Amino acid sequence: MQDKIILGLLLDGDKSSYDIKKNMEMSTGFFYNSSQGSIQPALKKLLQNGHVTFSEEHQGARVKKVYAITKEGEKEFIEWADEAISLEKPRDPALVKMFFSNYVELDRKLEMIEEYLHEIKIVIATMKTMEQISLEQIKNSKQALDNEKIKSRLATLQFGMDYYIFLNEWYEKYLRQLKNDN
Amino acid sequence: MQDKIILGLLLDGDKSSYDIKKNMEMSTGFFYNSSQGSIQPALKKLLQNGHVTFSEEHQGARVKKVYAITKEGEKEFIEWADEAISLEKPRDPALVKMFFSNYVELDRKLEMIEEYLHEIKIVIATMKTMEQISLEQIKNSKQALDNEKIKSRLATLQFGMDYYIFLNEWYEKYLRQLKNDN
DNA sequence: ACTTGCATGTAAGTCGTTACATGATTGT
DNA sequence: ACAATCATGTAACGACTTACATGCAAGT
Repeated sequence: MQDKIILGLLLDGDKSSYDIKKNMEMSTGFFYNSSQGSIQPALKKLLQNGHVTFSEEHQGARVKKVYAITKEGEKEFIEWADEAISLEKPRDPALVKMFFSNYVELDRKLEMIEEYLHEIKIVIATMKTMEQISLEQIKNSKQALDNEKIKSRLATLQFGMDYYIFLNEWYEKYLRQLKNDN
Repeated sequence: MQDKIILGLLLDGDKSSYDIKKNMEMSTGFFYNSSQGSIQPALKKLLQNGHVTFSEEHQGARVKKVYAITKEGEKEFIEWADEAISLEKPRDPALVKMFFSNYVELDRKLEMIEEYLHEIKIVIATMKTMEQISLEQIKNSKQALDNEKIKSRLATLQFGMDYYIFLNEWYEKYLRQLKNDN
């Protein structure tokens, strides 16, 4: 997945490993974020496969490696993007805890869910801010931006917000149920 | 996570590695399912930590290893269950594809989402059947079952269904939007 | 002077996966 | 007889993570 994201980000323009990390944080970050220590070996592998190349930019004493996607990398990426979307399990540790929550005292369980809900609300607020910033940037941009690109990326952000809103509503309902039961 | 699920399942009763796998499939299976080849080394580690022990059951030529949770294992598990629930990112490859879907032709994109929706609907139907079976089993059971246990496990199943219903509704709405846009 | 940000990389470890390899038991 | 299911295990690999290690550049 990581390698596909790297290729996708390089399709938008050449980047250093540092830029890739920063870009990831601000774009796919809310659902997929790699550590810098894992981007490095991923780039190494992409170089070996011939999916990316790099050129060196000299800035005084510092040498910056700027990576670019190759024709083969582009082909690989487009093939992946065209493949069917596979339905994955919601591998969420929160569900494992809920499943075994009969081994937790009720008061503690309620407390845990309330803390969890608090975290969810923070994320929702953050994402709303992110969306506002994105929309502003698009409005203020004089460049002719790729419309389809903006749309798909905003849709993903929208999914993120809706997902956390779903979580919020679900756990709030569950909390009410637990309280009424006892 | 895997080790915690194994401990949790062993709290319900002693099991062989095979039984653990089967139990996992039918209980946490829809959100977390380990391969048999990964349960084996996990048990090895739990043995080394002293979190489980095993006894051998001889059935003719076959020797069955029955694992049981220890006092230390129980302590470890309860401590984990009591810890705050951490909010995880929805690490879903489908989102990565959506994010970069501007590189896919619109017709193919619509087709992919339709196929994805089809898979989601199958899962929802399967889970509804699973829920019915669970409810029947509870009704027909003469045993005094642990009420709290049943409740938390059904709640998890309910979360699963609601999650897939959310996915279904979200992608259906997105599909309508894409169609109206063009 | 000092902190923050830019910049690249390695090492060790975690947590899993798929595929392989083997064999006993039970039901049809 | 044979298929399905019970039963245990290894080997090779994948896809990361955290922590470490280093050093330049820019702003306050």
